[in-house]
Amino acid sequence: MPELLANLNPEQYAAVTLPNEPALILAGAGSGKTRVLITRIAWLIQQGFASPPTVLAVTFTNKAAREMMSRLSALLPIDTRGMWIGTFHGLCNRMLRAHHRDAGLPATFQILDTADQLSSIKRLMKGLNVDDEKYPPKNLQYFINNAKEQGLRPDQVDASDSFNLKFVELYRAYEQQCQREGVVDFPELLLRCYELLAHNAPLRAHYQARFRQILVDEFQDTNKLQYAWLKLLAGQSNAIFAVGDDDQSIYAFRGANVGNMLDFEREFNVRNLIKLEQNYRSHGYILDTANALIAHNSRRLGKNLRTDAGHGEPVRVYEAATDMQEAGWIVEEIRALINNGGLARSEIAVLYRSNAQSRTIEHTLVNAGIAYRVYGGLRFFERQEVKHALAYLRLIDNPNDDTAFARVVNFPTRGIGARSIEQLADAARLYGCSMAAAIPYVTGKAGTSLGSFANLIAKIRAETERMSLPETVEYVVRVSGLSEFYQNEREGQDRLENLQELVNAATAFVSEEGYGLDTPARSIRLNPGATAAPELGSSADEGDTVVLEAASLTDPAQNPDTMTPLAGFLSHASLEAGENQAQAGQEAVQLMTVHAAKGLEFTAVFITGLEEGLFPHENSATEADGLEEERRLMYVAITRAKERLYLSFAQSRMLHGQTRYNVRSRFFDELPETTLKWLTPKVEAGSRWGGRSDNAGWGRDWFARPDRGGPAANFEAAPLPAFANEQRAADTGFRVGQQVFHTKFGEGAITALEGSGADARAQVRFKRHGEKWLALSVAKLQVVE
DNA sequence: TTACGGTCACTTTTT
DNA sequence: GTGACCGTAA
Repeated sequence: MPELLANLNPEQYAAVTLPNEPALILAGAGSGKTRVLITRIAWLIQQGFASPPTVLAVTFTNKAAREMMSRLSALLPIDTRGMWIGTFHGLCNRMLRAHHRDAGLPATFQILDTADQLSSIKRLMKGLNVDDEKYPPKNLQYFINNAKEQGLRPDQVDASDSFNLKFVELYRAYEQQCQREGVVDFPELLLRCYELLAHNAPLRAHYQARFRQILVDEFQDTNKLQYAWLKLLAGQSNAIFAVGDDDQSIYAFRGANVGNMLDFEREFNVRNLIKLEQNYRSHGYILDTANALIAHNSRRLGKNLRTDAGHGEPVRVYEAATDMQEAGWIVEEIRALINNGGLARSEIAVLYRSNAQSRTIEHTLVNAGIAYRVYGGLRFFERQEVKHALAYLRLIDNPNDDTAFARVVNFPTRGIGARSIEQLADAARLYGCSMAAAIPYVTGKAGTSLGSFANLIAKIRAETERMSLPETVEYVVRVSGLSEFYQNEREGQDRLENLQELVNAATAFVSEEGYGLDTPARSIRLNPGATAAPELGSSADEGDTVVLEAASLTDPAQNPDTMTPLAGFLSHASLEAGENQAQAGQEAVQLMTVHAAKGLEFTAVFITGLEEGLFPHENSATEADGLEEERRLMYVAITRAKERLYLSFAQSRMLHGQTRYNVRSRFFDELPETTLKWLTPKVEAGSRWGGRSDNAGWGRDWFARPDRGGPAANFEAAPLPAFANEQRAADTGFRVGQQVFHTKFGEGAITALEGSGADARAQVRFKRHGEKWLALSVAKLQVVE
């Protein structure tokens, strides 16, 4: 272990070698958090304090889980397969598969992703004749997921008004529908697993006796339910080793509860709190900037990053007149970084608050001929052709899955229209069965075409009985008519390739999971040595005196094949949406939202669109902790940079088809002057239209659009030109943002001014004729009142 | 059944 | 500005 612990700093060393007690590691950005987590596991095992099967490590993303797995096996010569390392959802799925009967689920239960869940909800509401104007399906989805994440079943939800009562009623109906169909949504995976452990004392005792070491990554992102699940597993005697950073909590909007850190500290009486404050990523000025910014937040556990690296380059700040100009500047700087700085494209990232901002930058990069990659967007398993193929596969495994059924019953089209489907849905409701099972009850022409669909599925099911997973997928794609359909489709070539890629994915899955290449897709193979263990009766409730040998439980780790290859592959498809870009891995400039950048690092980082209303985002003003979360987001963005950091904003920006005039982000006022280098003159807040008052309701006056003709005062909202020469142009009586009229071009708004006297020019964006530069001494511009 | 056109919304997102 | 979704016309 000397070499294991070598090169750890004192805090890291202390964290890795902590006694077997609850511990909270406050790990700042770039402080070696993952390294500590992995080394901790390796050290525990090497010292004989733990064996692989007693280790449970939880992460939020599959990527993080994979990284942990691979770095661990590089560190440890021993077999890591006995460990449970995965996402909350992945681990819960694993447990539910093993104990599906105790959890009240069929062995072949399917997982609904967010889109599946929404269509399931829509189908439910349609069947119940619920007004989807009054009760938007999306809102119901949010309501249900939120309740589940609080650990609440319909009976437990507090509902006072009739509106919420309706939601509760629909929540109850949705649960029944899911149960009948044998499907679970994402939060259900967690809640079911939580309830399984909570209600089943012997099972709980079994897992508590097993997982003596529980390690949690990104603890600040856990929600209430996840924390409750962890507490159940920890019981009275197991240590939780939680690593997190309250300053990087940026997912409150999806239920993350930073409060879990304080609760954990209190409830587990944590005596081991270690702060990792040594940063190995960023140069001094960058870190100073980040520290100064985050110091403006009030509710913090308190932490200050330091570095041994020198100051490095100052943080460069640029004010542009328009978003186009901002993009132009970014591209020029990128060019310089590549050509003069010798940076690889992939070492450069352009970050923005919202996805809509990427378009202008992309456009400019294309024109400059610089390769780039945008993160986000459609992922592999979310593509419609892939989802269609998966739906056929799901129907083989579970004919009751109405979501899958409805998706492909008429795709490719086979004469089963909305009318027929409605008839079928009515029959299903009448007999309380799935749509597939209701087919015999539909008469007439509709019944005939539905019958042939039923025959198709039956045929696929029979023919694939002995086939391997890749063969099954290939067969389904062919016999379902999907491949033929896309062959004849004009733009179907890409989709066809994706279907082939799905077959490849199945092959890869089979080999990664260690199945034989010709293992039938629907066979359960028991491990040699593992007896077909009798499962725990579902009647074993808390308080039961049934004593079970631990070995008699179906433990997925002892018996990893409790999932058939097909069920495993379908889970995999739902739980891991896959990569999203064809250009993945290419040498390209990286474009992404700040959220997507969390956990990554780049030599040079551009943070763009630093304007009030955009970043911090206007919608965050209404949320309780909104501004603080925006500030944490900015903190995350800054700390992505290793050597070069650029901040930029634009006076005017095209957004949602309208030009809006923004003032620079308040975050600039929270950064130390000493670390910044303004490439454009910094215009003091006071010299603008009366400055900004932090008491003003932000999100209203500041986003007034002169071109929309708001109240007169809002005209003043247009910022004055930032450039010295433009200031002189302002003497001509024109200002950026002003509405003007031209005899030939009509109405427009001034977007920039430059020059003075006879050379003074104005850039005007005309409503009908686009943007033009006009010499003020020639053009007869009239100010519109 | 499909195709087109109008309407709407639009922060961040993993599982 | 743009994509998603829904309703109606062919």
